[in-house]
Amino acid sequence: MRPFLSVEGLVGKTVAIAMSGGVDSSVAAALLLEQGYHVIGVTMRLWSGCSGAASSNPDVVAQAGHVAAQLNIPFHAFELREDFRHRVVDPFCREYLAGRTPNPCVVCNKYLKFGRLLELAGRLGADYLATGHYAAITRSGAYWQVQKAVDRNKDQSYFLFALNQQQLEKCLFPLGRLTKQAVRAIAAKQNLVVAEKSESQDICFIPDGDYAGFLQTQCRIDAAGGDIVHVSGRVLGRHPGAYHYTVGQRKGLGIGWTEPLYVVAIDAPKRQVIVGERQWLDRRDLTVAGCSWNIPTPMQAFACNCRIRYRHTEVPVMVEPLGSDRAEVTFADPQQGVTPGQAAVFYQQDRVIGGGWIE
RNA sequence: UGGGGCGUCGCCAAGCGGUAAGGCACCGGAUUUUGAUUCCGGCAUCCGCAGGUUCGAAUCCUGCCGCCCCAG
Repeated sequence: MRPFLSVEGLVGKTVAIAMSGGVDSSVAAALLLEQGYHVIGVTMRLWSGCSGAASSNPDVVAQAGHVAAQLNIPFHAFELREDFRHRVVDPFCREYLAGRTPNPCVVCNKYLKFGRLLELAGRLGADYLATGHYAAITRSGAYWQVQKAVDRNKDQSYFLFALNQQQLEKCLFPLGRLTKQAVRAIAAKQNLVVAEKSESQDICFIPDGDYAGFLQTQCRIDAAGGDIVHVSGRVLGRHPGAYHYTVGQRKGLGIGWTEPLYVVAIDAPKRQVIVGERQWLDRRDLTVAGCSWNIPTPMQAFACNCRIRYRHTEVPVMVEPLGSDRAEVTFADPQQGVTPGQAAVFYQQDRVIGGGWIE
């Protein structure tokens, strides 16, 4: 186990804390100080809020710097807009164009936060990079693994599945053993300026939640509409662009039917959104690609639990490796809302052992 | 222009003389570091139109309008 509260092990250790100006990362910073680490505040400038909507959002860098000043720790902001655009935003747009539903947070964690930022923090002399994620890190044999947070309601282990051993060995998650309530209490007790901030929002680079508008203006996505087609083949309506939809979605179809209709599939080339009654969402299995493992790379089928989206309660599955990079996942019971582009994350007890991207 | 059926919220649909169910859609809110889902709340003073019968009609009668089907 990594030293957590034993001061002896911490002497001289430097931790960079990724600060967002929010409650969680601010409290994490305060806790690290309390635990005796030498703490450096760092943050990333990822997206210029130049478009109208985003500019109304408080400046993350300024907020983070404000908190760092209050805690009296050094603070560094890194210019990472280029990397963010190429590693996160562009792929995000490409996924939507392909009729898939991306999860930019996972990608950002792997390449920006625990990629570029971790690297830059190391240059500042940091031994670890800490974040305000609700997750824990643990050692299992020769492997570092992400562990679910004690506050199961806030658990963010799902977003961290893609981190490799080199990244995990540098991680600290000071909030993993705390509840959100406790974190807020600490923020209040320390009089942190962010104590009363509300919970976070949508995709960080689309603060107003209008991701369709974002795709149109920032990614110049082709806004051509198409048919909404029932699984029976009957055309039920028109849509303004398939990228407005995601598999499993119910709201926004605008179709009066005898039952609720859900998006069952998206056929990007044909510009069709396929809809059907709820039972059409049931899937017995799925295939994941781009797998990463925090266990010895599996060579044969094994049982574990799986989450197919954030906040999904994991369900029992059989995982059958298809080479080292892909795998076939079979559910014990059919699941609804298997969405291409989302991550399937594998758990063993409360630990993340790997995951991949749903094809 | 012979016969039969039907017209209730944007869609589907209960009601059959006692003063407009429900589902879908939509809107609002809760939940949420992805997109969703889910949950809670709202949503026809009015039943194709016009008359009539009745204490009282969406429900009965008459006429008109509009659909659909079967016939030649």
